[in-house]
Amino acid sequence: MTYTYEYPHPAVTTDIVILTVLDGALKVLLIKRGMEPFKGKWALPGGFAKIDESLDTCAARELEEEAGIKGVYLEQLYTFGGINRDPRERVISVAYYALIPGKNVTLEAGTDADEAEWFAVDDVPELSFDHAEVLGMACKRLAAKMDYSTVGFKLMPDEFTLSYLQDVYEKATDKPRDKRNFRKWVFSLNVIEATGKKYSSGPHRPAMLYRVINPEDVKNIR
Amino acid sequence: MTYTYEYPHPAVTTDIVILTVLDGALKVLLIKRGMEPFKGKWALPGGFAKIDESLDTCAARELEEEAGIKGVYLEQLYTFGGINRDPRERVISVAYYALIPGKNVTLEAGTDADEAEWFAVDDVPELSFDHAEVLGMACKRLAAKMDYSTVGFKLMPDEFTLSYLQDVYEKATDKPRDKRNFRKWVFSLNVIEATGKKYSSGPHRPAMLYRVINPEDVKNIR
DNA sequence: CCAAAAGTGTTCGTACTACACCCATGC
DNA sequence: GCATGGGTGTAGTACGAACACTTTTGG
Repeated sequence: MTYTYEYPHPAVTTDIVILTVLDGALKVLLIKRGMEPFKGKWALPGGFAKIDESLDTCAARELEEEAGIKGVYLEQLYTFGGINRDPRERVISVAYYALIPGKNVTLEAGTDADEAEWFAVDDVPELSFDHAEVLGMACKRLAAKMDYSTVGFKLMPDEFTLSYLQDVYEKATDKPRDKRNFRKWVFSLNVIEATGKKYSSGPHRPAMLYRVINPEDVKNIR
Repeated sequence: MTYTYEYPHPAVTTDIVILTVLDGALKVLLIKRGMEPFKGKWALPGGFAKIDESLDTCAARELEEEAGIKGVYLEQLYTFGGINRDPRERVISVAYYALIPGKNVTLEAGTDADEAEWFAVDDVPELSFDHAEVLGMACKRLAAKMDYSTVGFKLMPDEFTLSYLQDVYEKATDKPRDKRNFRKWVFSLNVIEATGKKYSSGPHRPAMLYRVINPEDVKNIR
């Protein structure tokens, strides 16, 4: 079956920058392409928008189909509309970024992808299409937004220590933070509470565990 | 001539929120639609993306064709990808916003529009499609961005007074500003310089005229 | 001389920065 | 008992907020 229009129509895809902090680095999930173009090269997960689904729905679907991830923070990033992004036809890509807690990482490669793998964002292989630019913008946006909103907490698992939180902030914004000042700042936000539990991870004082109070919210601050 | 694809393709448009401060209010340029759907109703200027132009180019072209405006600040806002935005077919709209100085306002209605007219953003008529939502997002983005960048100066004519600048800031962000604090803040940005000229507008002390030093730049501050 | 907008400094409070030591645990 | 990361307070600074009077002009 084919579809015919009076004027030429571009194809529309969503591409998703899936970010997490893992092994002490900000990482992005890449997929080795199983089809042309760029077969065998790494790319952001994503795919064509169905005609009867919204872009948000499409992004969420691709996130689940290609990475097996759902129920995470997902936000539109930018729309890339250059004319030669894709060798096949004119393709407009609406990019999204997703934030997932570093712990809950379980990967399943999707149907049209050979493999999925985490890469440190400052050490990615050569990317397909203009995905390097997309990734760059996502990292910039995340870093900026972590300074004026509480999105950063979307990278946290259900329970976490303050040291882990600080580590995530330092890795995602690529800036060191003073431990005492960071904690004062975090508490002033009123978005976490102590669980009462402690977490032991070695021959030293155990750390208190915290949880996010309203996991749904992302507050703007300042 | 027709164009045929193996899978259904959405149409892609750009819509542009053209903002200025005029007669003491933040205003948006609307166009009375000359064609169905929504014939005779007001809408944001915009139109279908050509297959061989980038989205940025498309937005700039629509801006010129429908409003006779070029060479102004134009930035991508958000992409609206709901499924029933347009009764004709699936249409994805990449929204942009443009900022133009309140003085250089000359309007020419375009080819597929009956009339163009400025409306105060908080007193617009009923809009076509989901353009009310688009306009709302543009106003929010402008207000936010005026607080952490120097975009606001894109609303300034070549020469302007500090009172006028303050008025624009107050109208665009809908917040009153203290005159002395506002001036201290503006000077600390280092983006304007005195022209040496003065501007008399009535039976009172004339105001000094300023100009933007690097009109191309938009700096982020903080 | 009067009305009207332009111009100009200081004080205060708050929020960010810098900085160093004791604590609890496992081995 | 020692090595390791967890946890805590204070002092200085810088920036934003509040606030009122004098100046210059046109009529």
